[in-house]
Amino acid sequence: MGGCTEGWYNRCMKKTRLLLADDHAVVRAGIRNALNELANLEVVGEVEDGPGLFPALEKLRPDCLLIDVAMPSFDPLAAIRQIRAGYPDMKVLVISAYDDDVYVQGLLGAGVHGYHLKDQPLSDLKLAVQRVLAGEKWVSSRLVSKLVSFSEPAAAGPTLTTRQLDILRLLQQGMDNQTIARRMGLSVKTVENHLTRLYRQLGVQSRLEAVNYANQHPHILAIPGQTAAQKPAPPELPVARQVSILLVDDNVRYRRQLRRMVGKVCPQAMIYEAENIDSAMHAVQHVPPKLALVDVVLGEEDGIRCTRRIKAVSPASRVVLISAYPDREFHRSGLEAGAVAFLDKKDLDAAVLRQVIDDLAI
Amino acid sequence: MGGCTEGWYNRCMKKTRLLLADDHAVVRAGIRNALNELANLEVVGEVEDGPGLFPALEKLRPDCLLIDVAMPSFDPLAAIRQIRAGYPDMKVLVISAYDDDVYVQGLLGAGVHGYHLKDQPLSDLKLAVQRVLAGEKWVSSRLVSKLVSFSEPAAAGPTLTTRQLDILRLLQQGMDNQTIARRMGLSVKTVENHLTRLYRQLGVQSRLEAVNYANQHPHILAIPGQTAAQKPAPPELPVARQVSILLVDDNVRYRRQLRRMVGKVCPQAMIYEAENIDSAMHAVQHVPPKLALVDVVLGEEDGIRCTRRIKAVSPASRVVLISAYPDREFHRSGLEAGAVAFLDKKDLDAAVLRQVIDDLAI
DNA sequence: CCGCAATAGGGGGAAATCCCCTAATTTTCG
DNA sequence: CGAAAATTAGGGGATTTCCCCCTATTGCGG
Repeated sequence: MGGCTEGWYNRCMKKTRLLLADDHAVVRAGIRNALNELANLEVVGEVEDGPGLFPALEKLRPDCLLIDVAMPSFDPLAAIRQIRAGYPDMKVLVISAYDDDVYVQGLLGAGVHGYHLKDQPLSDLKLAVQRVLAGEKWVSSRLVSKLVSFSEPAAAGPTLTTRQLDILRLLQQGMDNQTIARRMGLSVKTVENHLTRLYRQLGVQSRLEAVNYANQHPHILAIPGQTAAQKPAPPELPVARQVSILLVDDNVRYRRQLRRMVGKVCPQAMIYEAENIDSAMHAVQHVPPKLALVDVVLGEEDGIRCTRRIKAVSPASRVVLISAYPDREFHRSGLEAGAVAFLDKKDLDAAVLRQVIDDLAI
Repeated sequence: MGGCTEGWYNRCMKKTRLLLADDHAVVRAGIRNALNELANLEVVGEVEDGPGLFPALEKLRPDCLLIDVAMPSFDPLAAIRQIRAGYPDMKVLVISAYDDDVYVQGLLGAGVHGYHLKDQPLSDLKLAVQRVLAGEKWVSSRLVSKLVSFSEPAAAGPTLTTRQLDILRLLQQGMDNQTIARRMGLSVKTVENHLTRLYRQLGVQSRLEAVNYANQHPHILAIPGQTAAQKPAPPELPVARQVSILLVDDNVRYRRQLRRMVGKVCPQAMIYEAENIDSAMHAVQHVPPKLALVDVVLGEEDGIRCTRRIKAVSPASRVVLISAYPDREFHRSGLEAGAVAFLDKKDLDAAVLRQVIDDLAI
């Protein structure tokens, strides 16, 4: 657990320990053979089915897992999540014959560090292992083109204004223009106008299509911390450095205040908002956030329950509870529910927020 | 693996082997002590954290796992799914301090056999263990009341007609009345009428609310196999024996034919339909089906990809591929993607279908 | 065979939605 | 500060939706 994790196989002059998991002995042999050519790397074990994996992991404690997730008695996504939860420092490189973009997307979302296609040359596999061990992500070249079509519209999608987003969120909950106007303290005409422009930007014709669009492209519900004034850092991966942050608070005013503060502190963040548990979970299911700032008091509901649900769906998300009236018992149960911290609303200024966000990098 | 599973601890005269997992030594001691009073049961091991669990499972191969899922380095839902995939015959009884209904619902959905609240008496725990080993499901009494509020409206929800369901499905995809009318070969007026009645039955005012309702109560999208002519088997759990079946086919006519056949063969089934991968996945995410009958040809898409996605989201679902033009290569890749069978459309009659559905019980 | 429910179609009116326009005010940013 | 963008508000009109009313036709079960 302690000590050197990144690049330690160099510094410590000890070989990187790799575990190989695939149900075909032939494939294992081929891979083992190819990897033998790599110095500083040792294949310390082989696994041929699901149940055998975890004991091997626990016994060998490898630095890297090379795994074909299509094994018998094995649930790929659940296993990867479980592996990442239990061995956060270990690198996971998936080898597979499937090139389905959504499938790969799912595995990457579950936390794998690389995805190598079996039909690619073994030299690529060696490269993949090295890259992954160096802390990079690796995806076989043939998949990259498919995957960029996912991340590209995320960056290139239409940019909505704050008001349009507020209204779109209410639309998602099924409100009509009158209700939205009352809720936001506006005239119906204003709402109509916002909607008209919203439709135009989304390329839709009706409120129903708009909600559908929002559900299929959840990223448009995000507010970029800074409205992208700077140039978007040309060479790097477009989505890689992106951090998504979810704000859950039933108070519109405070949410706005929080949103601005987060935008200042972390301009590259994608900020999502929710005012109740349902819409929060809706957001979490579509875009698992790196960080969730959750108010303990959510009208009739409470942030503790919200925390537990977020952690159930997206264990990788860090949840920070916020309260105006710190309570010892709430504090305890909040942490037990999976929150990493419990902050007093009064203490939450830019400095503290920066601290919280910097902690994400760990 | 083979042989006696149900009630074998009686017949075989061997003690049931139970593994205990909890991060608090005190709790483990208390439970172990309580369970010692049970004859025919032996606590063969204890685990105190996530990484230690799987090696213990693999080494001890217990018949029952008693586990507090709030352990360090542990992702509850993923772990449970993984455990169920790797050790399908083992009973899993969760002990927890949380009484959040949704949380429990999630764990039950992941396949646990029982959920015992820590604040309940230890005598209840002993009972729970026995019931679970006997093949029943167990939920602490305090939770039952919360959970029935989930399953009750599922049974008591408004019953929609076939036409209303067809239209509702198209509504979900964002179509307006004209488009729906064209798609279904009806006049706009007819669509309006169906919608008016649909709204009345759902208790909503607009198409948007209707779609929202459908997303929040996915069960109303199901067609009961038989329109519940028989009495609903009074004493039993209302949803327990219920089987959900998803039909994925882009051909409306064939889908209808298939729906009727399934209704005949399996009157207690809840039948869901989808005409493309997106709506199929939408359904799967809301209601993981026991069985999915998927056409290999889905317009531009293909059933292989659909199979893989279904298995990724809901590994417990059995997928059966159906094709009008059986192809050796399709057959192979279909099974590789996780389908349990590959049927020729011509061979698919009531008898074969019954066979497929009976296989679910295994 | 009769009844009942589902299906299909239509008339008409009140309301909501959608879309074009202008214009005042505020916010934001260079 | 000044320009640009966002926000708010309204007029007016075309269209759609929603919700009553009504009438056939079809299919299915007692």
